[in-house]
Amino acid sequence: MARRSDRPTLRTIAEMTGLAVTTVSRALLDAPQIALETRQRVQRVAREIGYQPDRAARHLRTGRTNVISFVLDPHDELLGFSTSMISGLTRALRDTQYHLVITPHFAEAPTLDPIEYILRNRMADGVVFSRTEPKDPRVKLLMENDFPFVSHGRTDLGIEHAFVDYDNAAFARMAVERLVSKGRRRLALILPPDRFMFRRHLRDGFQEAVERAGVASELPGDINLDSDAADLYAWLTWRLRQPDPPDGMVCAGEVSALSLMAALSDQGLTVGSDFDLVVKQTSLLYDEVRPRIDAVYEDISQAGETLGKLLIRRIAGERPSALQFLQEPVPRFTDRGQGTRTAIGARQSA
Amino acid sequence: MARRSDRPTLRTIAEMTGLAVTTVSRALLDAPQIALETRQRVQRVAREIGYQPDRAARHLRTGRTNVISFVLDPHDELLGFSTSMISGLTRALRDTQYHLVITPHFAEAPTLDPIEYILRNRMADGVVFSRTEPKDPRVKLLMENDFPFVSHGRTDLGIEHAFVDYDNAAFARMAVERLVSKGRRRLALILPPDRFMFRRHLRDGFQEAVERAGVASELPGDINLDSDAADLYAWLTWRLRQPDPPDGMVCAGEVSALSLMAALSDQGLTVGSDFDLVVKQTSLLYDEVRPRIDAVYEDISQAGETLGKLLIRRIAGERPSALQFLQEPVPRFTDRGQGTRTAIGARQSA
DNA sequence: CTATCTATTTATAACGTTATAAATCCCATG
DNA sequence: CATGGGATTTATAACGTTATAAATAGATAG
Repeated sequence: MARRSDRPTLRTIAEMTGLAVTTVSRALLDAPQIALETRQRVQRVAREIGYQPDRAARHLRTGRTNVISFVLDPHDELLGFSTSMISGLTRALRDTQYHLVITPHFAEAPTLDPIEYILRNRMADGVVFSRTEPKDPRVKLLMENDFPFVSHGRTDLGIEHAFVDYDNAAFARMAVERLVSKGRRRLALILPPDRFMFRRHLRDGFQEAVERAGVASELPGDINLDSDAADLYAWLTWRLRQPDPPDGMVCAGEVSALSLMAALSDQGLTVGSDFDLVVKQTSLLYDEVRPRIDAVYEDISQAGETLGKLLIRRIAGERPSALQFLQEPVPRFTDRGQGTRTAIGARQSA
Repeated sequence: MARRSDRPTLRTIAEMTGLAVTTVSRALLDAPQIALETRQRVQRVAREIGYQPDRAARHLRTGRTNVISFVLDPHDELLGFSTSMISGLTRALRDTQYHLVITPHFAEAPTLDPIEYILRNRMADGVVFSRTEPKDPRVKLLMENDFPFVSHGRTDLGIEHAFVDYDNAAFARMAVERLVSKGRRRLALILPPDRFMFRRHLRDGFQEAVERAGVASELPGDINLDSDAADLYAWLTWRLRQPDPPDGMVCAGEVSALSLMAALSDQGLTVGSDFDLVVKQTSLLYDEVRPRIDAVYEDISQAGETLGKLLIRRIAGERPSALQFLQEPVPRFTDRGQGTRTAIGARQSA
């Protein structure tokens, strides 16, 4: 309480300059009705005493929270997906008035819960979430409420909305072409669970490239990218003993791919000679994994930064159709050598 | 603006019950001066219309933010360290009034910046940060301002403060004993950079165990846990060609250990027969990595949850000396087999 | 039946900000 | 020298909450 008084407010500045509180407020907001000379004087004083507007008071008065909410998916606990996302978001929000609040989504709860919470309590001015579904109820609800958001992932709702997505179809095509160029003739693709939109993109890209190349393919139904490591391991171990086992595989999950590699290795197969694998890489992990395997990079941190920037523009009123961004896959195939390795490292430390 | 009116406030309830706004406020706070019957009636109405107090208004009036701030370390971008931490924190904050705000710490800026920002602008009621230094200036500043915090990591300031830490000394001892039991006789330890407190704990535990076992040891000075993957790789490659190379190693970083394994593999050494490695594992990664190596588990998500719970108690006024917690290392050595694998998986999905 | 107490409710003000409307000032114009 | 008008400043009120002090009702005692 004693401490409360030492924090400068508009009143402090008003007393120092002999102006009214209202005038000081307008001056700091650079209102043209206030004389230029006055504005400059007030702003100088504010800077000198380190005045920072009180966010709560501002929120109360204006209704704006200056908060961006990120819905933390419970599934992202593995590896750095959310960290990269969050780190990218903070980069986008740097030097803006916006703060980043994490709204958790607990595993057992409906995906809609965190969104309803944000809407009902006016917790934020905008929201970011990931892992969209074709008929994503979150997108629908947010559109109905005309609430600003950018999703990580597209939908199939016939609605124009802001998104950042990775071109998973292009990734799958690229991966298939790579495997075919290495002489693989029976390819498998590990898909995400049914409900996700990016399952379609992956499957469509895969099918297209496989048909064009005229090689055999399969889409295992028992397991998916969210399966337990042990299940993935068990499935591949089993499959390799069946007739016509695949000789190449596309896997869009980093940790899942490790399980597959473990199964291959335990079955006595050597990746690179008996079998090939193309993985989607979102961390620096696969630069260090031996045997080296082909990877295609997805820059999650960059996606986070773009999500943040687009959301701010959306809040400012830009039309959603102008706020859509598709990330291109970046191949990091093994024969490219050391060069590309430093490329990522450099960006991340910058 | 039109929408603003449909959100229930104290006034809504006051009008519905015919009571004064003040009475409703006190009733919801369960003040004993309000008749029990009135309290119950008000609380029932509030529940029915889904009343939620406005955080900004409350903040403005009481000075409390109901916000916990987590300082996001720029170094945690790799793997899931921060995600696990954040996920644990959200678990601790669930069903409380507290929200989690991410305060970024950008790589080039002093560690003190985010703390000063929080203090100056009264951004939160408490703060969590990681990677403490022996004379950590953040701890000093927060203590001086009597501001609630819990650090992930201890300090050497001679001050009692709340912390959650991992027993890195015990980890190092455990790792050395494991390596010695496998017949290794020249051990190396990869240390964190000089400035961190946990460097001491690791080194002390390592030295103690090495001396007790009477084996040779070395502490490489050119590289550390924050070194680039390429530098770690280059160093070990070089070292293996020098006289008296180590035959066992302790590494407290997951990704760093992968670089070391890559170097070993590229030098034709097989982990498990020519060389042994004990790694500190904070994700499920090493369950899937081949060849299997010995790991000791650190549950970051659990640490996050504990940090959150202790911080809430600290804010409530408990003495710091009662809010200190040391996590015990959990060995996950290779000969334990499949059993322990499921143990972690089970906890994380629960 | 009045005075006094206790239990309960309420009015007032304030947190720091900004939108709206009103007030002041200064200068040019008739 | 009044008048009008533009430029600039200010008073008032409100956002939703809660702390403080004051008011009311009801009950008890004298």
